[in-house]
Amino acid sequence: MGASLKDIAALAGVSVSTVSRVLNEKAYVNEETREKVLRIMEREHFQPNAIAQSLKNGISNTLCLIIPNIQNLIFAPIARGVEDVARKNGYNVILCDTYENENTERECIEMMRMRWVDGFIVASAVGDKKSIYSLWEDKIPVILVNRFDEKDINRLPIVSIDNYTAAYEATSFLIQSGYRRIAVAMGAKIHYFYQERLRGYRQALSDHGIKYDEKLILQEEHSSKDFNRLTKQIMSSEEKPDVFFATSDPKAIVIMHALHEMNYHIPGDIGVLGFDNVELSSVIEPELSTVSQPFYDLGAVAAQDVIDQIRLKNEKNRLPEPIHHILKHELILRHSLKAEKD
Amino acid sequence: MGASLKDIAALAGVSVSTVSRVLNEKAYVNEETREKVLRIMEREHFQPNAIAQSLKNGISNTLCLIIPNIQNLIFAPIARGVEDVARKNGYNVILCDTYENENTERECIEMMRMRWVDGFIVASAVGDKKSIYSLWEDKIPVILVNRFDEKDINRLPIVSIDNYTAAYEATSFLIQSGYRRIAVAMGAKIHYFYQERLRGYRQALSDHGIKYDEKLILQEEHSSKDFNRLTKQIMSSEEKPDVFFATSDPKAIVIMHALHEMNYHIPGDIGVLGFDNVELSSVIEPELSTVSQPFYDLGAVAAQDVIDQIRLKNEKNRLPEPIHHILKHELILRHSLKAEKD
DNA sequence: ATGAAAGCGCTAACAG
DNA sequence: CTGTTAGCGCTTTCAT
Repeated sequence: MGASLKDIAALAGVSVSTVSRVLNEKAYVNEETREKVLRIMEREHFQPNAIAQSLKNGISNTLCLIIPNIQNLIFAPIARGVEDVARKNGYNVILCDTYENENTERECIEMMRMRWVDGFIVASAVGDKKSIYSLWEDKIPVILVNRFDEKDINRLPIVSIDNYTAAYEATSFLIQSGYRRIAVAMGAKIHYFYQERLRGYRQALSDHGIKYDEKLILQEEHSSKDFNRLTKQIMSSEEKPDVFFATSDPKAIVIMHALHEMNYHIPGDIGVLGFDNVELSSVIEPELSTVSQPFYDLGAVAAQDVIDQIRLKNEKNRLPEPIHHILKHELILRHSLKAEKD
Repeated sequence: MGASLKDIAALAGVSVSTVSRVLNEKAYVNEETREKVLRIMEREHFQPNAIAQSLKNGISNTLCLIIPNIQNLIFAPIARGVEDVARKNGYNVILCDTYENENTERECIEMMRMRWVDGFIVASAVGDKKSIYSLWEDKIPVILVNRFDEKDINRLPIVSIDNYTAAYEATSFLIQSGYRRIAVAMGAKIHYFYQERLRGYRQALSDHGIKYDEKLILQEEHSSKDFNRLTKQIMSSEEKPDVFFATSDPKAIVIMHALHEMNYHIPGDIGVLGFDNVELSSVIEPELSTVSQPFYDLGAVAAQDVIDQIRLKNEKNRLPEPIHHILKHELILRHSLKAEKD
């Protein structure tokens, strides 16, 4: 491959350590020899071998981003946020897709760990997160993004929004807009964030004196597609809602589709509110009102946090107390809800 | 970190080379000592240090996937295809997002090259691809996926569909369905594949005795969003088309949106045909008919090709002749076109 | 200010 | 069949 330190040293008539010194700018080198070495490096297109540096230093300047499914629209902007701040700080990022599989996640972590990845950012598949905890115990910087369980709080660093409050506010807004029978398109209960969204919904109902009706809770079993059937079912029953609150945008889109098939007009006959604000939500017809998550920032903050962890570890050989970064959500009003009723 | 070869050797009372031998299964080792070593490796949770192996062997078991924009929906399934076959063959993949920027692409390649990435799969930003050619010249396995220029053919390995034929067939189908005034939503001309799609359209027109009308070609200037204005413009003119053929699905979706805003009914009043078959295209209303690209396979074939290149290089120290893998496209009929007219 | 030398963890001759 | 040894390319004392 390219020239090595040794080659440069020979060409410049100095020792490898001198070349290393001018490369790292960590120790003083006579200005003349410095320039000479620099000139030769230039001429030979010298690039230090990153692998050798990693072996020697025990660090790799790479971060590993683990996501459960790259086709899930929320992870593209998260990845972008991570990449941006990583690259700005001189880190590369390796992206691993676990396919929502706990084993793949574990294998991924093990494999990357032995490549001396400096830090992990993980949106975890469901499971006990044992390998993630073991990372943290072994003082390897890590942060959970978007997905976490209640038990992880204060035990692992986390970046997320406040799902409870977001759903609470959204539901309250729906009620203030005059909606009374609010159906919920509920995601897999195994995910803590879905549970939190449901909890926010229930609390808002309760605070506004509306009785919680279990029949209005539509539970996903396999995938978002379930809501086609579920929507048609409830719309054909006596229990018709006047609005659907979907716990994610894809669910909202399936619901809108089903509603169209039944010839309901949105928002004239019935409203739909999503959650996430994936890019898709503004291109569909009618444009979806939704609760926005700052995905890019989630990724950016996560990356910054691990990088800070890495720095702290290098300086004091310890990791910080795990902190939970809670980013701001936002209610985005477009055209799938009626304007406020009076 | 974990135990090293040396530690295991000490624990087992043998030399490091013996341990290395049982690890690599490349040479015979006395069965008893082999088992003993294996047992100790197990007990100590020994994991060979991949960085040291890379340094020693000059290979990293890592592929680098370079994409111009992770938010572009076509790259998620490509990435998935790449990851699947890479992992199946014992490779990791590092994903780099160039933000459609030629410089970022070059930097990315330089940086990865010095980490001894074993092969590159690149969906290139626009530009001269100098750094990609230099990879190939230096015998580093590389393949272009989805994006390439005419001049790259036979000079670099490529995986793609036949854009000319796909557009030719789609246009012919439109004509056979009774459409006559076919507007084209044309992507940035700098991309060869868009030019090819336009060429296919023109040839089909010509072969069916329909005159090419330049006024029907809507040219994107900045982004897909341009087509909102462009659509409204042409629909308010004397030159109204009876169908739109978009050179990518996002363009089709913007067009459908504009059409809805003008109260046109799809497909009753006017048809829309997309290109790509991104996941999104089947969730919108009405579901979009489109030309499907096998993105997952594009990625999978690309990965397999570089891996084969790597093997050949290891065995014979040379790269193969560059081959152009052309994968099958498919016309997907959904609900945005009228059924065949007679 | 600079060089010599050890060593990061592993592999691969070369001896025995 | 197994141990010794010399690096891979780089950083970092320790001398000078």
